[in-house]
Amino acid sequence: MNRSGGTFSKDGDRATQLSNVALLYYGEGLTQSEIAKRLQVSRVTVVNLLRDARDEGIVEIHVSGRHLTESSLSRDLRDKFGLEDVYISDTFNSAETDRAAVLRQLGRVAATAFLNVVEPGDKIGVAWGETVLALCNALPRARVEGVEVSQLIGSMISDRVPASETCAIQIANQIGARCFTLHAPAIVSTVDLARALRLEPTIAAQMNRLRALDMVVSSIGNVSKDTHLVAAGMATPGEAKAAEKAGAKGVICCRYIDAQGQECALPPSDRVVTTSLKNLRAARKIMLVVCGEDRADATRAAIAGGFATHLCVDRGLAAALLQSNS
Amino acid sequence: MNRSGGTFSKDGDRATQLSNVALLYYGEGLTQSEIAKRLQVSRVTVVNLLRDARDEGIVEIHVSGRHLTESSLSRDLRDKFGLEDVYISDTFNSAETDRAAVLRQLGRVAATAFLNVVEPGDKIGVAWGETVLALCNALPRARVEGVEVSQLIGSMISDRVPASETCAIQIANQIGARCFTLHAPAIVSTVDLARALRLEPTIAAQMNRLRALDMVVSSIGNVSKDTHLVAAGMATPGEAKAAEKAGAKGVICCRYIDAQGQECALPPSDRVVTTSLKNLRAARKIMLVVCGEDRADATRAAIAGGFATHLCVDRGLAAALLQSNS
DNA sequence: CAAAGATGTTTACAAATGTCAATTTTTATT
DNA sequence: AATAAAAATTGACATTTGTAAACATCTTTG
Repeated sequence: MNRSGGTFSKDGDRATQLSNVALLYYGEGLTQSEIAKRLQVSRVTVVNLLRDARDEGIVEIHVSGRHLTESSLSRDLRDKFGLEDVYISDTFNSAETDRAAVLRQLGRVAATAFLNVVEPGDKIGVAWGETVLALCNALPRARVEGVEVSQLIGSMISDRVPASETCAIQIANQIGARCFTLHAPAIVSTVDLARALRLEPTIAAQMNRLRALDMVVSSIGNVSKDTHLVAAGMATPGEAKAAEKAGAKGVICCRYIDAQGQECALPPSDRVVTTSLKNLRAARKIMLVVCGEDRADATRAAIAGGFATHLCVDRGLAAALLQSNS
Repeated sequence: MNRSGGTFSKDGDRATQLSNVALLYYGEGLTQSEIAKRLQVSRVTVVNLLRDARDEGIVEIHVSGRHLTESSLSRDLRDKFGLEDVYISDTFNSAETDRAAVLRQLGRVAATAFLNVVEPGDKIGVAWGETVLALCNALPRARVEGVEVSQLIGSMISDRVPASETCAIQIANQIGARCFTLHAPAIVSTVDLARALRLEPTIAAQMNRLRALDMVVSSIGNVSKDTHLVAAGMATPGEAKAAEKAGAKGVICCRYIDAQGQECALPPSDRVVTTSLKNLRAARKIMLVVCGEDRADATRAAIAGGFATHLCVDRGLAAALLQSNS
């Protein structure tokens, strides 16, 4: 019908057409109608071509992460805590308490930050939490060469808390990395079983792999009755309360830490199958993704313990961290 | 940057805000109205913020160049001439003879191709021509580390033909490269003066720099009365006609080449201040940007002479190149 | 050959977007 | 404190865009 105008026959030809249309629209700035006239097709077709071009990744829209660290708030936090970078998500949730939207935006900022920080060849450990999941969900498909993603924490079954497994696999998928999972529950019922599992060859091998990580992606949990440890059924409310009394300020990798970031030997830390805090701290780049002002104490504890080099937080938490007295 | 710390931090805050708004719009997919409501500003302001985010390079819209080489036409050309890659711009100019539009689209394709081909640390030589200028004009701001851009051909004064100087500077600006210009006319009136100029230390130094290029961006000129050599006042119509009679098929770097791509020792080749064809051919990556079916013979000559590894052409020229008998 | 499917077209409509000019608010400067 | 300059807002408007439904054309396939 429009053979001379630019009908393509093969798949590759189609991709070329998509690229050219995309260039006309996003590059040259023509309107869809103008493009339709040139191609001698209907405008609806152009709409579809452009959608396909975006869907197939021929057109990429990328928001630079560098600028997320340039606010004064970010700089002040960096200076105060000696962090490498602080990415702040603006939530603007003045009236609304749409926590889901706040999380999504933080996830997007964290995903942008992640792509800024990750380097080809990195071995990455991925932990837990709704903020980490938000990062995963916002991560665009962007190949990074030679990356290995490992699960830091055993698997678990819970409706409310996203598993480390899920997060690790999702990140690996998006950046085209190899993924190593931990074939064990995150927490078991007896100390003996936990010890036996850690000695199990396949698990021990994976644990060994976690000793030389380049980068870690994690969050930090609160110590209170709504901590995710309890939510995930991994601790009783009583245990949590006891931990709080004992001076625990945060939860990372299913382990309690005090205000100085030192591990508190409290249950259920002896029944978990996760990497050790020593290994966690050893990573060169540790990206902590945290949401909510009520996490300020926990975040401070994590920073004090050396569990963060890069921070992704919402504006509220950022302000809370700065206001702190000490 | 020329102000106190206070102003600087405000600028940074603004960049952070732009990033966040951009993420909401391009990432989360909110409408401008929704974003305005969240920020509690007017929608007009959001429009402006988004425009600024694009202008300041916080949002980048990138069209993948890979797909431009996947059409069967591209593959056939690659196979026939043994080229590394062939990028084809679709012009769709069925009825219209808007040569400017065709050029712009080719420029955009070539710019995309350029960014695909250039590698950090490359030393790039840049030549002449309206197609090369079209590439420059379409080149987005995209930093490439450690690149040096050099002018392949002396400067010239002409309204009709864009100078090598202009092109080199523009490319260097866009990719943040260092730029070396040739402080000499492209053509002078006597053979002796040309020789003397080439021996001039500053010019000789620059010429030396052109002996170890990683990449070249050039076009190829026609041998006919409307060749750009004549248009730029660098040759008389008589000379051009004589060259054509003598078997010259194309003009590259102000020098005539025959069908086999060998240099024809014809005037004004002995009065030009440009890199030698030997140096040109020595570059690892040579990107030839050519527009128009009437350049088919010249393009074939250039390819035969080893003056192309990567080709950027419009669909018409691509078809013409394939149809050729030999 | 006919039915089924895919693809593109036309038409129509609602929503989103870009832009303008007039006005108010904020900020900087004297 | 007054005022000039800059920035944001408002409301109105035309354009652009996304989407849907009904129809036409071509290809595949049994």
